[in-house]
Parts: sequence; C-alpha cells; structure tokens
Amino acid sequence: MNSFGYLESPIGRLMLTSNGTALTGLFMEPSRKATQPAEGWVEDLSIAPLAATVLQLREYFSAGRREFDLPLLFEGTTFQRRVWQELTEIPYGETWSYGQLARRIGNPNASRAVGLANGRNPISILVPCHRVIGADGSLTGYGGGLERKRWLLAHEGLH
Amino acid sequence: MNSFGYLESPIGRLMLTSNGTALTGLFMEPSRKATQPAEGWVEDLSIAPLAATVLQLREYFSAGRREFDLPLLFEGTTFQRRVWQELTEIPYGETWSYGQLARRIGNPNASRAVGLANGRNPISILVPCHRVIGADGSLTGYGGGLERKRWLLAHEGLH
DNA sequence: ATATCGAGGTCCGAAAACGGCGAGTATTCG
DNA sequence: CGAATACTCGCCGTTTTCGGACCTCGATAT
Repeated sequence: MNSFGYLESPIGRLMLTSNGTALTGLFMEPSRKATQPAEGWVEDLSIAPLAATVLQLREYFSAGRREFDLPLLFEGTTFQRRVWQELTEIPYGETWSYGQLARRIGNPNASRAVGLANGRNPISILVPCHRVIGADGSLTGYGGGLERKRWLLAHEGLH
Repeated sequence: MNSFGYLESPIGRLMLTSNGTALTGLFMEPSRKATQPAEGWVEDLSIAPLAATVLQLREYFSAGRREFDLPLLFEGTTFQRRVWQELTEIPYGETWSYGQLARRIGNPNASRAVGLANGRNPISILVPCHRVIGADGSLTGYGGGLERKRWLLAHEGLH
C-alpha cells in the first residue's frame, strides 16, 4: 500500500511517499518532479515510516539534528543506487565534489554521470545531494533550485 | 490483491492467476512463460474468479463443457487484446487459420502478427488459441507444445 | 572568467530483427 | 501429368539494438 503526505518546512512544502515499510521519496514542492501522487495512493502520514520521517525532519530543521535513522528504499538503476548510497556517507556540514563522489564509487571518470544520478535523487535532504558541489566550489545545480541548496548548506553551517 | 493457484489436468499442471476480480492468466506448466508467481502474490484458489475457473475447467476436461462464462482481463497491447477478444469467437470444435483471424479483425495482411499475438495469449484454453492453425491445415505451433495443441483439438473432436 | 574537450550513464527515437503466416513459383516424385 | 514439398518474398506488430543527444563535471588552455 503506497501512502504519501505533506509537511511544511522552512524551504517550502515537502511531499513524502512510502511503500508502507520504507520511505521511497521526499520531494520539494515546486519542482518539475512527480510531486503528484500516483493513482491509487493514499494520503496518510500516520504510517510508521512517514510519521518517523516527519519527526526527524522537524528536528533537523528546528533542533539541529545532524543524522537520520530511517528505512529508505532506493528505486533506480544499479548505478543510481550506488551513488545514492554513497551520498548518505557525506557527513553533516561537509561537502564533496562530484569527482570525489565518482572516485568513491570506483568510477573515477563518471563525475558527470554522478551529477545526473544526483539530480534523480528521489529522497532529497535525507540523501544529501545538496552536499555535492563543483570541484571549484561553485554550487552548480540543484533539483529544488539553487536557492534551497544554499539555504540547506548555510543551515548546516557552511559558507 | 493478486492471487494464483494450480490445477491438475489431463495435459499437465495448470497455473491460474487473478487480480482478485477477474482471471488474468492460465499457463501450462513446462512452458518458458512466467509460470513463477510474482513477488507479493498469494496462493489462494478460493477467491471467486479462480474457484469458478477451476469448476468450469474440470467440466471442460471431463464432462464435455463447450463454452466458458468467466470474467477475463486481457493485459496487453491494443492489437493483442483485439486478437484475443476475437479468439473467443471461435466455436468449440472448429478451427480458423491465422489469415482468417487477421481478416476478422480488419487487418487482412497481419496474419503473421496475429501468430505472434496468438503466442502471447496469457489465458490458454479459455481463449482458444489452439483453434488456430495454418492455412494448409498444419498445426504450425503452440506455446504449450504441439503435443498439447493436438490433444486439445482431438478432445474437441477434431482430426 | 571563458572556451574546449573528454568522460560515463541514461533517455529517446529510428532501424533492424524476429516470429505459431500465406500466396505464388519451382521441384520432386510417383 | 498431377499432387505433394520446398523456396521465396511480402506482410505486420513487437522486441531488441544502436546511435545520438543530453547533463547538477573536471582538467586544461586562453
């Protein structure tokens, strides 16, 4: 049973989705991603994975929570899952470059592909794709808009 | 809720599948088709569509039932559904050629494509693809093996 | 700063291959 | 001479393959 729900946050409304046992998505509102719930989905924030996510996100935004402990389910290609998995290794308040990430997953030259996979990250914030920036320190891009990327990094004490 | 179950028959074990309200598949055992139930499926022959199918199949095999009255759900392309729908019009104990069938659905030259769609028929026996043979009377082919095609036609009093 | 080029995964559309055929010609055999 | 086979070729929806284009980069050269 697929469920979803919304949560207000300092960077706008967030949409959460779950397959019932794990979190499958966390999208920012005005993005061209699929923020529309699919057919047959049920709006219900009370199920365990979503309720826990709401709790921890609130703590992240207001109480300085630095890490998350939630069941995540990555739906994507092998390469994408490897990238997303590795993203969760980036510590709070730290940034890596796309190239660094590429080397970490064993494809030293795949930095551009990493950028692509980064952009397809279905679980923003929790999978901190916002902590990846250009090798020269520029922000380069962000699915939810550079404004939010800047906000998140600042919130984590950077820049 | 997807359910499935097995039924022994004179031509071997049959696998039945249902989406809960209609029959979605009837496969013969040693065929390279997906006779493996997919993840999340439940083995349960007692639900209405499957129970009714079992009943009517038993009558077909042992008591000479000539027609079926069951809720079928065709999952396929537009063309395939048109072919499968038309297949159900072939009377018991009769055979059509692939070309005849092609003409019936309005694509006189699509006899070969009809053969393809025929081979993809997900609901064997009930959708009597075994009643389609070559224009010269040869059996040509059958997903469950020519042996079974011959058996079924003989069972319906042919040859 | 800006331009250039090379890198790798993914998406998309085009093209080709693939069959449970059929009709029309050859060939082969009594 | 027929009447079976064998071969050829066109038919058509589907599947697979293939080639570019695209992109949240990075290193190098102006």
